[in-house]
Amino acid sequence: MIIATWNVNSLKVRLPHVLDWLSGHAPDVLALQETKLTDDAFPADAIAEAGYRCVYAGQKTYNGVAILAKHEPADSVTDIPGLDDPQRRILASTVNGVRIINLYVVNGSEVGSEKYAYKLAWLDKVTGFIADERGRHERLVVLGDFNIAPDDRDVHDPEAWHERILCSTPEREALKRILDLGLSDCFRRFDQPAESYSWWDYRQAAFRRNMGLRIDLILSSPALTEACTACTIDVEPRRLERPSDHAPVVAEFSL
DNA sequence: ATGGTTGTTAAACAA
Repeated sequence: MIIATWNVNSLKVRLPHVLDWLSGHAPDVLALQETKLTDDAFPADAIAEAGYRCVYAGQKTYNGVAILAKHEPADSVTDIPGLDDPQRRILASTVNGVRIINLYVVNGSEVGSEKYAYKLAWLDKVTGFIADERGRHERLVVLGDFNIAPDDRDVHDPEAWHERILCSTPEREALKRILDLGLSDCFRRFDQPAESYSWWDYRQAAFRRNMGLRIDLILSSPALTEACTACTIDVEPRRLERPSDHAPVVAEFSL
C-alpha cells in the first residue's frame, strides 16, 4: 500500500501535475493540502477519471485538504472537539482499513505572533484528537504539511533558522507530543540522503540551491511502522514549470 | 538588505 502527501499550493493550478503524478506513481492514497478550493469547485470528475475517489474540505482562497484514494474513503471527519475553526485544515478518513489523518498545520507566520499562538493552540487540540483516534485505530497514519522541521537535520541552514518559525522549540515540542502518542516519522526509519527537504521557498532560487526544510511528514502507528518498507521525497515535481513549493512524500507499506 | 516569489483576488494577505 502506497500512501503519499503533497501540499499542492492551489489544486486549480496544480491539477495537471497531480494527475500526472497519480498516473506515474499509482498511490493507494494521496493526501493534499492547500487545495484553495471551495467544495463546489473541487475537480472530483477529473480525479474520478484518473481512477480515484475523493473526499475534501475546502474554503475560498486559503487552506483546504483532500484525500484521493483508489478505494472509497469512509468515516470522514473535518471538525474536532474543542476546536471551532472555520479554517479547513483537517480531514480524517478510513481507506482499506487504514485511518488517515490529513493535516495542514497552521504556518504561524512568526514566533511570538498571534498566528503563532493559534498554531500552538491548534496543535494542542489536534494532538488530543489524534490520541483519541489512535485509541480506536490500530492502523493509523498522520500525514501532511506539518509546518515544523523535526530537527536540525531537516533544515538547510540551522543557524539562520534557529528558533525561527517552523523550527522553534515550542513547535518541535508540540510535534514531539504527537510522536509520543506512539507514532514514527517514516522518513527517519531509513537511511536517507543528507540535505533531504520537502519545501523550498519560491524566492532566492531556493530550490536550485537546495535551501529547503523537511516539513511534510508521514507518521505511522507501530502496526504500520513494522510494515513500512520505504519512505522517500519525490523532488521531480518541484522541477516542473509552475511547481508547488512543496514536493510529495511517499511511504510504502507491505499490507 | 524586513528584500525576494507565487496564489488568490483585485490591494492586500498568506505562505
